[in-house]
Amino acid sequence: MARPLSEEKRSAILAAAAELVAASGTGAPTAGIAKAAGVAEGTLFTYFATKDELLNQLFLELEAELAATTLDSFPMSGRPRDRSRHLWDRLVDWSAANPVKRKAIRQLKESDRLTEESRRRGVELFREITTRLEQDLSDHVPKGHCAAYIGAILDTLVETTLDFMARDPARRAHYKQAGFDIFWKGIGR
Amino acid sequence: MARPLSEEKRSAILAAAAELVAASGTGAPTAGIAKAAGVAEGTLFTYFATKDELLNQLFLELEAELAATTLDSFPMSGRPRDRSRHLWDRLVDWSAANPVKRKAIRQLKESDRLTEESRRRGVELFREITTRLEQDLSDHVPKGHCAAYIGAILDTLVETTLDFMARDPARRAHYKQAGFDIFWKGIGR
Amino acid sequence: MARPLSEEKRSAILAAAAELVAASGTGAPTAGIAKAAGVAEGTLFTYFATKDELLNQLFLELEAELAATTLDSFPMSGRPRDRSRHLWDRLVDWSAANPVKRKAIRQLKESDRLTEESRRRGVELFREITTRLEQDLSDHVPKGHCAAYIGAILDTLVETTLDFMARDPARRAHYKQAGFDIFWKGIGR
Amino acid sequence: MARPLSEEKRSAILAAAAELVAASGTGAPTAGIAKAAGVAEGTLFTYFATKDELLNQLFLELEAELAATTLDSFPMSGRPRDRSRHLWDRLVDWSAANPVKRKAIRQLKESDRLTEESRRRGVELFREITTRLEQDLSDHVPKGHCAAYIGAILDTLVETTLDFMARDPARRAHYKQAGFDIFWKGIGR
DNA sequence: GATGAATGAGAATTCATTCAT
DNA sequence: GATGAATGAATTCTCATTCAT
Repeated sequence: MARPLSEEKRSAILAAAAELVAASGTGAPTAGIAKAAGVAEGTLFTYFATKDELLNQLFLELEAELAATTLDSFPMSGRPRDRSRHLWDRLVDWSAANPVKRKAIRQLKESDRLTEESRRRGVELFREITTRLEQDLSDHVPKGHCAAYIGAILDTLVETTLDFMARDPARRAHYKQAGFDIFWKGIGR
Repeated sequence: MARPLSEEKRSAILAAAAELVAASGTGAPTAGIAKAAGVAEGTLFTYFATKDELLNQLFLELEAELAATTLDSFPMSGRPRDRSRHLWDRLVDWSAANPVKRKAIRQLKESDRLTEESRRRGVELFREITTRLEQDLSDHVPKGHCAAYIGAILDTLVETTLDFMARDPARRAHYKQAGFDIFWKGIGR
Repeated sequence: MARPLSEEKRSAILAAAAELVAASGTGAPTAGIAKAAGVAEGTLFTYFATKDELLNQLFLELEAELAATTLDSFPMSGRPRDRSRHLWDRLVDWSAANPVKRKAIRQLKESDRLTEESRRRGVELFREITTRLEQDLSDHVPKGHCAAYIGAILDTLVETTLDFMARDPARRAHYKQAGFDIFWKGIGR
Repeated sequence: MARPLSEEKRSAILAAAAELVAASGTGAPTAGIAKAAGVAEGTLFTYFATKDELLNQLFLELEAELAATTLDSFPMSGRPRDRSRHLWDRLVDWSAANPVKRKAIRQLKESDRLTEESRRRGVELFREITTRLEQDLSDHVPKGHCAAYIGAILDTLVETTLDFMARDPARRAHYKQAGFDIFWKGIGR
């Protein structure tokens, strides 16, 4: 291998893909992505064999980034409510700070271009957190609620909250607090 | 009139569109929709001038059906909780009974092919319900929560609940009850 | 035959066809022609079996009208110059009064949808005039010029003259006179 | 650069377009043009973004070629009649040698697919000649004839003359001479 | 005879992917 | 490895013509 693949170009392509997928969905043309990334059309395919591979890797990359952010200084010990709150804050803050990435993840999840494998690995990235929450929930929530359900609700409430924060920026802090309260009160006994 | 536009064909096209849009998003080819509807490619365009018109009408048709179902025997008087519960049950039941339509609505909302006008009219269809709920909420929920936010949360919780009902059909009744409890407790004072 | 074909409808279709062909060429859709004529799409085809037949008949109809106008009070006797002048005046006047028809004829002649037969019959309609002019020319023009060539030049000079009359309406009379002078002087000995 | 746009292919596409437009007008399908040019359907669109762009460029290319031919060894000094004759000869010779191109130009001019810009630039290509002729005409032709009118007549007489040369090849030389004589005599005082 | 819905063969254009340079 | 021209299948939409009413 005379010249190694450039990590820089790979990143540029993924960043451009996030941008365009967020804006126009998974139908965004590879030619446009390449152009936005500042590389040639063909180059995209030396980094990602097919468009589907690009989309799946983009999804995993974004999920990984979100998981890392969430895990960072995650309070493994401490009160369950604080743990949930930490999770909530990280999700909301990251999404608010990275609206394009958030939209891209959503578009990708809604599309039919993610493999089962990718979805599975996406879930896997949050395993550690999920496991810890499951333990918390056994105390806080009523019997019979599985952690996955609660996790999904957390996620969906974040989404909704973000929509309203975007719509009404003056009351961002209010929504952030209110959303969490609804979550915590809702899932409590 | 030589032959009136057949309501049957129109419905077949809309049904086929719902099916394909649910499965593959708004990128589903018109040729495929026509074929699934059992009509010629060109016929689709005598019923809907453009693909966008088809998609927007499909959206409104589905929203109208959902709104009608929800409004049917809606308890305008009675306890606020019962009203919310009625709404919840209708949304969950209809969505569970019409998974394709539910998915189609979601895909359409996520796409950029709906006009502002269509979105506005979609909201309008639920006006009566929304208005009544707003009054209820003024008693039940803490100050500062707008009805739109609460409504969106209801919607999103229905979605999440349906996902889990679909995944784990044996516990459908459980999820239906649990979901509502989380909602009602969450938004309460 | 319960109901005879209505001459009125036939004329309406031809008039509409002239209008649309003048405006957009022979590519004008039959549906548009039917609509402009105030008849149903299908009706057009009970009057003209195919679009080509419509176009060819339109051509012949227009040529016939022009020929009739030209022949009307054509001075079979008298000075050659006056005969040419009569012809010139009729052509220019009719074309100026019927710009749509003039444009339609031109579009049709330029297209490849006229049959040889139609073109032949178009020429035939002017036979009488042509024959008379041939005799005149034998005196006025130099040896070796065939009448067809002179006729074509007359036609083409009319076209060009009309273009300039349309472009500069204030000097219409000037162009009408000048055009003929050029013709007559040009073809003279 | 990976592979430069091939001037050869561009020319092949333009040549094929001239051929098909001459034969069937501007309605000639791009697929047919591509095939005739020996390239894939899609390739045509890497050279010309749209069909309209192809047609406009074809027009300008043909006009430029004709202008260049006409200008070549144009006698800027010398007798007015010789200048007109030079122009006449060049137009007739080029058109006779390139009947397809001549027909294509005509079809394009008659169509509504040329932009105003293209028409303007087409005229511009002959500016030098036009200007010189205007000076000549001020001596030769009667007062009141604008150069544009005379130029248009020259053009139209060329067309007509060519038609007859094509119809009757044995007398080509005769028509070439006769046509010019008619022009010169016609426009003279 | 009149109507206009139904048809399906194109039409222009897009796009993921390949491959010559 | 990087480039971007080349490819042709797929896409949305049009239109002459047919035919049920």
